[in-house]
Amino acid sequence: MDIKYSPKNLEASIYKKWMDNNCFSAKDLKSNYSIVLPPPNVTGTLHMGHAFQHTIIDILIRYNRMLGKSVLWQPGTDHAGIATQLVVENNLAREGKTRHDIGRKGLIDEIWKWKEKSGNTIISQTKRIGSSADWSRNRFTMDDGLSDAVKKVFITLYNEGVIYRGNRLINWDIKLQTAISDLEVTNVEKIGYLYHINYEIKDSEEILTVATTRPETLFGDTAICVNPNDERYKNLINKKAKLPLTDRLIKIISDDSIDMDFGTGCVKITPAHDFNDYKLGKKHNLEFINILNKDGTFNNNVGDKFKGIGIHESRELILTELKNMGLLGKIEDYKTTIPMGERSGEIIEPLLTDQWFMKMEDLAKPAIDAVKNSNIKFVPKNWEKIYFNWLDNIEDWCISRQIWWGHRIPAWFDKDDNIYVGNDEDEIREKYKINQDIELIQDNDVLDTWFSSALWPFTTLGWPENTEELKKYYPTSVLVTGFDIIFFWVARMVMMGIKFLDKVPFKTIYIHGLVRDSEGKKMSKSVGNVIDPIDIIDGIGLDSLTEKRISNLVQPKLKNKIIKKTKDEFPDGIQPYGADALRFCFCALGSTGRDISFDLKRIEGYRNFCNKLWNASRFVYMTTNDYNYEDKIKFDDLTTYEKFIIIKLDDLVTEYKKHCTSYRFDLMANSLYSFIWNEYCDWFVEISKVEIDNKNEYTKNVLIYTLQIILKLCHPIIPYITEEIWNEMNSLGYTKDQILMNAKFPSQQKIFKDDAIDIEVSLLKEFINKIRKTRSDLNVHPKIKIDLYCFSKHDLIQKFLSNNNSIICSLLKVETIYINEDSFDIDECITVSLENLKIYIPIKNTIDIKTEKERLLKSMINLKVNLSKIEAKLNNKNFIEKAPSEIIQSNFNKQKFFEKEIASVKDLLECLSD
RNA sequence: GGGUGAUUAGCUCAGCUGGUUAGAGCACCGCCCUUACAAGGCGGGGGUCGUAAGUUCGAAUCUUUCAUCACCCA
Repeated sequence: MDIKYSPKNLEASIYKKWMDNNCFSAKDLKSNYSIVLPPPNVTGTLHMGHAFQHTIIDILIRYNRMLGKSVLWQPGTDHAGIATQLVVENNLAREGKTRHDIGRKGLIDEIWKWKEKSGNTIISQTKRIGSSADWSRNRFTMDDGLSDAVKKVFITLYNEGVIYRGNRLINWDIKLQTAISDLEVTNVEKIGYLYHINYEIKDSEEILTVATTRPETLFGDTAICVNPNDERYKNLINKKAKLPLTDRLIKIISDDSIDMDFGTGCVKITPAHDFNDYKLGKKHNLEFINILNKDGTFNNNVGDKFKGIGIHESRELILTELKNMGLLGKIEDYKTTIPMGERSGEIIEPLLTDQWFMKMEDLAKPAIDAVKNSNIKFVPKNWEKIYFNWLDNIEDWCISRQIWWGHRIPAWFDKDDNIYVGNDEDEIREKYKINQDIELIQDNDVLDTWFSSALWPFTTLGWPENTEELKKYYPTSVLVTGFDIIFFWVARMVMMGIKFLDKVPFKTIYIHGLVRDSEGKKMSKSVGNVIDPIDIIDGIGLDSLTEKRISNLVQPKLKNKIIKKTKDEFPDGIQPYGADALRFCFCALGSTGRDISFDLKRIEGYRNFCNKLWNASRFVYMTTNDYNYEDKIKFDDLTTYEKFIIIKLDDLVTEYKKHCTSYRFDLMANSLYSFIWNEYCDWFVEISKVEIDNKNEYTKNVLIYTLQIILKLCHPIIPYITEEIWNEMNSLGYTKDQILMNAKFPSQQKIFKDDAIDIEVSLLKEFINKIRKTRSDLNVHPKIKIDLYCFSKHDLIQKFLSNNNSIICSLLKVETIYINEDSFDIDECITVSLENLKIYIPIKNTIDIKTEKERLLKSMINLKVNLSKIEAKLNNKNFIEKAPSEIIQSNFNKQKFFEKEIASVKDLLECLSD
């Protein structure tokens, strides 16, 4: 092993070793464990969120593989329709081209090229993180097999009437010129205005004032609506009003749903351009007038004056016109929510178009039941509520998109718009007996990306073929994903899984948080706070990092701000921390599903931990290389501390397993960290040096044994370093297993707990800690050896002192320990007392008596406060009567403890006054 | 408007089936380059657990109020 731990040098070769030895593919074993990777979008590169998710999955996968299960991690990528097409269109735009210049086939060819590039980057990044996915089974949502499955599902659902074509109001993205689903729309709160517009009433002198936030949709109005109980307007119901800027007369209707307190209590109804109005329009049989072209400009249904103007540009013009006509009343400030397209960032317009829909209600029911009946469990459980809430109120899903990249809808139309659904044109002609002279045209639209994603857990396993993999690995064991796609993806997979395989797609859904930057902000390209996980692994200079962050900025004006912020946060760029440190960090941050603020300071600590493990291993190998390791531990032959470490190690295995099955990765990481650093390194390794000096050869066996188990426990989290250290373990002949990732996970030994061991070890630690503290308090130089005079009448204590004599001497830099039953006078000494034991330390140096006294007085106060708290409790009659006896007893013990502490501090103080 | 979660040390977070002297890592202070490790060792300081009330012998933990923040749905 190298003297220095440098992750960069070892990680590449280790991954290759695993690949060469075919470690990632599933072995045919009895019990199965499988996870499908949430397929990353082929829109570019992986971000921190992916790295986090992949780490969690890899931990579960490696752990279960070591448990001896037949494990499949199914990887793949998603074509991500709109998102990917946008990326490629943006690239075209840089060359001054649009998709229309190169046509449908040309664009799709371009996107496939992009997909190759991006897909490969994603795979190599995923590998770099250490993911042990079965790459031989890598899938893409637009692979032939998966595409066939998509068609089959569409056709089946169409034939069952679940998928239908309808003319409905949908969310229309005028920039992308496609329909999008409700989920792809985000509502942004904005300060806007409420405009009051006056309408003349037909055959009347009266004026009706309507309040609206969207005056520009006026051309599509087909009614005015008031509340039937509104006394102000009762007389106007069923009369007609003149629609400004047009010649049309529209009806005044009434409906209970109108809020009398909103605006004037009088609202305009635009059934073809507003979701609420759409419902009212249906209910009251109103006319639906579409006023928009697909690109968001006004069509022929508005007057010539406004035709061709973009709806978002038209408001001012219309208001001016209304004002000139004297029809514009007051304008109030008003907070509104504006629907924005998630991908395009454009304002979304409701538009009446022909689209394909999926009926959801019947599909949702079994998906709800599956979670209610605990066939699927959410971890953490509170996400169930969100899941139920959405499914309980589910609306039909608009599945067609007017873009080019994706699964083309397997439907054909003849010239009379009759619909034929099937796998291909030939099949349809044959089935419906349509001869060649009737022209059939395939629907131009493609399916929503999430349609194919919803099938991912079974299409990747070969469905609709009943493959061995499908039988073996479906349902998968757990889904690891973020809460942001519970509706988009998770719920739909559950519905489709139950529908087509009659079984839920996974038994557990582990929901993790989002990775944010160190200030808790969402990492986003436009803010310029993105960190590439690979840059943390391999390191990056400040210049390259800055360059990455400011290239292709959406808002170039932020450039200087981003440059400055990056320089402030990473003055020297990012060091190469290695994949293991990053993984351990993610593991330690993987608590109960809350968001993660990612701070490089944290990862540095875990890199140091890896370094610690590295050096501890080096120590073990250096001290044992001449030793004949025996695989089994002869427990009875061990020293007390050796027994202690073996018991602790066993506890660690138990704890680890518990945390892993309850998805508490943070606790798992913490228990490993503290055992290895604070128990194994700080105590056991130090003590082993003493033992080895004393010719206790067997302690080497314990060193190696413990390290072996530590490596196994650590491996799922930090696979590279552990594999490398294991390599040495194997070449030294300490194990026959050549590859750690294939080794068997340690089983619990269930060694009997022995109280005497605990007592002796805690006494040893207390003894050492106290003297260390005293040394430090008295400012005794670490190199100076001291003598200890110990006085105790207790046999056990005397035995303890002689048993642990060399450990104490070594760890405390003690020359000689004098043991005696009775105390005697020694000049110039400090007293330290433990239970049933008094220790004198002759002071050879002068000490700063004043500071020391102050310190002792302070701790005295602290102790007295604590004691008085306990005493107050014990003097409380109610406490004695009502509290359980063990609590009372423990308080008595505490009382005793504090009294003793106080006495000992008092002793020390007296010593100092002499 | 409805919902969910959060608020604990300077920072990031554990702890919440009520009983610990309220923990960890990082940061900070002191001593030490001791033969695995200065990416280290040893020691130390630092928190009235967001606010106000309630239940209880006992509340960071349970109930309620308010405040602030974040997210989701409409």
